[in-house]
Amino acid sequence: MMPGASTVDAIRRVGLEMFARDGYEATTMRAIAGEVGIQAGSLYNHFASKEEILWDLTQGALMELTSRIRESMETLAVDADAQARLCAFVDAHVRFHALNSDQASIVNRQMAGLSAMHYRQAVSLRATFEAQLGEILQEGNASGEFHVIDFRMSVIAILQMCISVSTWYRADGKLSPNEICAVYVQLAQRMVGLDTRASMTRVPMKSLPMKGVSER
Amino acid sequence: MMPGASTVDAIRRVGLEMFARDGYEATTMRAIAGEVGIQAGSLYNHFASKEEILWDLTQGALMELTSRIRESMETLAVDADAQARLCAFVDAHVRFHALNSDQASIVNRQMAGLSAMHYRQAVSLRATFEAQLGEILQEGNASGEFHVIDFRMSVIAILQMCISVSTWYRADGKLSPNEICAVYVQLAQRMVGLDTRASMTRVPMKSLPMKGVSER
DNA sequence: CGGCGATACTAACAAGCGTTAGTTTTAAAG
DNA sequence: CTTTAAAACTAACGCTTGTTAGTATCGCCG
Repeated sequence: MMPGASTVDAIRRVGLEMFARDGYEATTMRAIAGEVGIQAGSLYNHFASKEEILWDLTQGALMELTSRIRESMETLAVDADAQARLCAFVDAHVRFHALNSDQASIVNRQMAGLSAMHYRQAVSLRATFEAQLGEILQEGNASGEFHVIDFRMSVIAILQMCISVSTWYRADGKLSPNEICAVYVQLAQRMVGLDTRASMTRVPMKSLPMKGVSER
Repeated sequence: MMPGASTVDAIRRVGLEMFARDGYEATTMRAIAGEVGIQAGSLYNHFASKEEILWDLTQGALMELTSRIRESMETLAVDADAQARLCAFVDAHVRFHALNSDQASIVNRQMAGLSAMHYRQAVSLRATFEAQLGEILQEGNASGEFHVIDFRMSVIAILQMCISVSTWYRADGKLSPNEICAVYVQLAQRMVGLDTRASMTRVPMKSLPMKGVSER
């Protein structure tokens, strides 16, 4: 059987979509089962409870995001400076939230449906991203590259800026992921005090000239 | 009877708190009634349905935000430049989301519980804020003050940055609203291409020196 | 005092919820 | 074939949901 076609994967796929679109509380087991093409009771052959479906999806989304960020950071030279790290981090974050908006919704909006224990686990895992970005900012400030106004607020502001992409990006829209990432990478650089006009910016993918994007 | 002590206002107060904390779907009429100190059926002497409570709160929150922004903009000189307008707008937005985090949660997270008609109304009202900020950015770019990378993305990024304050601000925290606003105003200025180090920034309330905040 | 409207309470309704028990079907292995 | 375990189905349980009807209580106005 081809991967992604098993019943478990169908439940994952449908649950992800419905939780993201309608919210965890507003999604019923019968609705998921109906979309999968089975009866509600049959869901319990694959998941012990509704919350376990959410927990499974939460873990999957966090793993996915973790992998994407790690992969992006691994493309850097070992002696890459803070600016390069920041660009890679923002690029990976924006790309994930654009291309995986359903998974992003789980992590950013639906986690309240988790049990207290699972919620704590997920939040602490999510907190590692903030710590990672915080280190980049401190490193950049220490080397004199950045001029961060406030570490904690800058970290949250940059992350939230990246997350917001998931609320408006559409695959059939006018802007490609590469173009969008280029803009947000520039915004992030500005936020940490880099002047993206004076010095050439280094972004992971091809960057666009300023006018080229703003005139769309 | 003192204002804010009537049953209607008690329902508003309790509903706002519970919707913000637990979400609209996860909040039951019986839970609201219990917190108010009446029976569930008595709620229907004041509101026709659960959705109407949410709609009432949504309208109230949007009115409040509208007023705060209008007031902030009215303090400006009639010939104020784009930078001053941007600072006033961001300051009002951040201040609202810090001091009214429950109302912010309604507008930014719980509106999915509204009926289709009410949802459309609220979204279109909320869209006027984006339009207002968009005009400021265009005005600033036209006059040469700003160097906006991309209008639409910058508008969303700045707004989302302001909104994110509601997720972490605590009245008993270390930072005052004035200090927080000062940081976000500087971040916004950087995002539109202003160099907040070279030229003195103009912010509505007292601004803090960079080191004063980042070293907390 | 009498009446009346606002607001509270009680009790229940129909519908829907997550979940379970018991049974039948399916499909691969022996 | 027969066996067996996975996975589907049916049917229901117990509970909660938003909401309503009918009734009682409260306080104000004449």
